[in-house]
Amino acid sequence: MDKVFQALSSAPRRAILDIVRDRPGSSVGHVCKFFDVSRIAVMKHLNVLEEAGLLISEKQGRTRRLYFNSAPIQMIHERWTSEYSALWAGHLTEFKRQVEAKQGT
Amino acid sequence: MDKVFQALSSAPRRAILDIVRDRPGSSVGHVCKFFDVSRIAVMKHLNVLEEAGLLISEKQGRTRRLYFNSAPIQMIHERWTSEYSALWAGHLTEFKRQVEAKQGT
DNA sequence: ATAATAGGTAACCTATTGGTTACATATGAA
DNA sequence: TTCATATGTAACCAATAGGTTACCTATTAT
Repeated sequence: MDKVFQALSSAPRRAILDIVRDRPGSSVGHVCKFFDVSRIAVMKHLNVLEEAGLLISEKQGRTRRLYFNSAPIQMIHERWTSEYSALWAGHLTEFKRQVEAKQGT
Repeated sequence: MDKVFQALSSAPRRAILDIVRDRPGSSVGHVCKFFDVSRIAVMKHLNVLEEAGLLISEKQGRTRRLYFNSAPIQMIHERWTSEYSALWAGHLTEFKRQVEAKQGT
């Protein structure tokens, strides 16, 4: 879970996810076209995403084809929507009011 | 958005959110009881969470009272469920199959 | 066989993170 | 007023992140 959030915490990496989601099977080179940094820097981002399970890659000849994997995001979504179910709905204000009586240490 | 994901990428910080959610109005000292690291380390986590908007703090006398704020998580949830709507539902396999014909560069 | 292409690895640098200790400040209690 | 409590700040340190250049490997095309 740490790795997923960590991976998602960078705008370039989220952009990579968009690129691959919009064009599954993208090569490393294709992804690089969208960025100004070196290919190596992009590859590091790709590895972070892959280690988080957000990208899957499959080597085809000399090119590495990339696929977006939504499973980790789904997992987090499910876990958090159940655990924080009341909160997703947006009841902070009420929540605070409830508490201002209790006043925990 | 970066800051929110960054803040959520650490298990201790997520634990802090749980603690404060379960006992809104918690003091810094109360949160510290749950961890083995120094108070300063905990305070740094609190500041990261606060800068991400996930915690709100209000000073009451000499104690700082902490409140969980679900707004950033809601924002992300809404944005991602719309943007990745097909994916939340878990259609990666189909997604991949669709694409294996196209085969983008 | 040779050259061009696509990708991977290694070594290095700087900035950020996450922890520490020591000290400072402000408020509540005796 | 004096002491204890609750929090905040500063300076430091090791590990990680994110970038670079230089070089290596494997596959495709001529």
